[in-house]
Amino acid sequence: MAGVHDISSKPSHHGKSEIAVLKRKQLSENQMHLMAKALADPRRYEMLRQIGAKNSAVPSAVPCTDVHDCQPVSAATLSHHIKQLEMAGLITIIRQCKFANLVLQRNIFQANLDHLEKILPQT
Amino acid sequence: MAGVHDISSKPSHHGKSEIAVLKRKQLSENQMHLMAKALADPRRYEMLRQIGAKNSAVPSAVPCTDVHDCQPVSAATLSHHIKQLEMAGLITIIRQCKFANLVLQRNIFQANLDHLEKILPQT
DNA sequence: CCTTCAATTCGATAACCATCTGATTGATGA
DNA sequence: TCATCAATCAGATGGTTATCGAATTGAAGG
Repeated sequence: MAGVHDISSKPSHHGKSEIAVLKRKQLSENQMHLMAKALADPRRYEMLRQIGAKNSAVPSAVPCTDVHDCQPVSAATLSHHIKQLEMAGLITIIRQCKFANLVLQRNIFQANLDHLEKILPQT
Repeated sequence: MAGVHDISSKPSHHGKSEIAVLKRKQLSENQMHLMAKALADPRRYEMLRQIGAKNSAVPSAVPCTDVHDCQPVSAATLSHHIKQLEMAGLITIIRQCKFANLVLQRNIFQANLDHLEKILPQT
C-alpha cells in the first residue's frame, strides 16, 4: 500500500541526467524517512545526542559501553537501536577488536535537515 | 517506562529564569518529538508537503478535501492524521462552517529544525 | 584450555498506531 | 423538513517495533 499515490505517470523521454536526479531524490526521501523514524524514538534520540555531544578524550568517537551506561535497557535492545541508527546512515561503527565505537555522521544529518527545509517553499 | 533516564536530580537553588529556560527546553524537546513522530509516517509527510506547497488561489490555506483527494485513505484516517499534525503544532486548522482549511506553520517547523541542528556541536 | 566480557542474534511478548467500518454531528440546500 | 455531505468519534483489527531473556560469537587474559 506504500507508494499508491505516487507522482509517476509520464512514461517517456527522460534524459539520463533526469533519471539520475530522480534516483537521487528518491534516495534522499528514503534517507529522510529513515532519519525521521530514528528520531521518533526517544531512546534513539537521546543516544544520538550523546554520540554527537562534544566531550571527553577522543573527539567524535563514543564507546558503545558509554552509551549503554546511560540507557537503562538490555544489551540486545541497545544493539537493535544502534543498528537502526546505522541503517539510517546517522552513525558509523568503528570496531576495535572487542569494542564498538560510534561516530555521528554530521554530514548526513545536516543533509537531511537541509532536505527537510525545502518543504517550506519561498522561505 | 518513558523518561526513566531523565536528567532530573539537582533539587535546589534554581533561579526563576533558570526554571523558565528548563521549561522552554523541555517544551521544544517535546515539540521535536511530536514532529519527528509526525514526519516518520510517509502519509503525514506527504500531506505536510502538499499543505506546504505553494500553489493555487489562496496562498497557504489548503482545503481538507484537496488533501483527501490526494490520499487513498478513509476520511476517518485522514482526520486522525490531521489531528496528529495539529497536535505537533505543524499545522493550524481554519474552519469555515462545514469545511476545514489547513495551514502549514512554517515558524514552528523551522524552529524545530533549528533546534535539531544544535545536536551537532561546533558546526 | 577455560573464563570473562562486549556485542550480536533469535524468538517471544507487549505496546503502539495506521487503518477500516459504522455511527454521529452540524451545516447546506432542495 | 429531509437528504446530503464534510468532518469527527468510537471501537476493532492487523502490522510494526521496542523490549526482554537466552543462546551465540569472538576476542583477551589468566
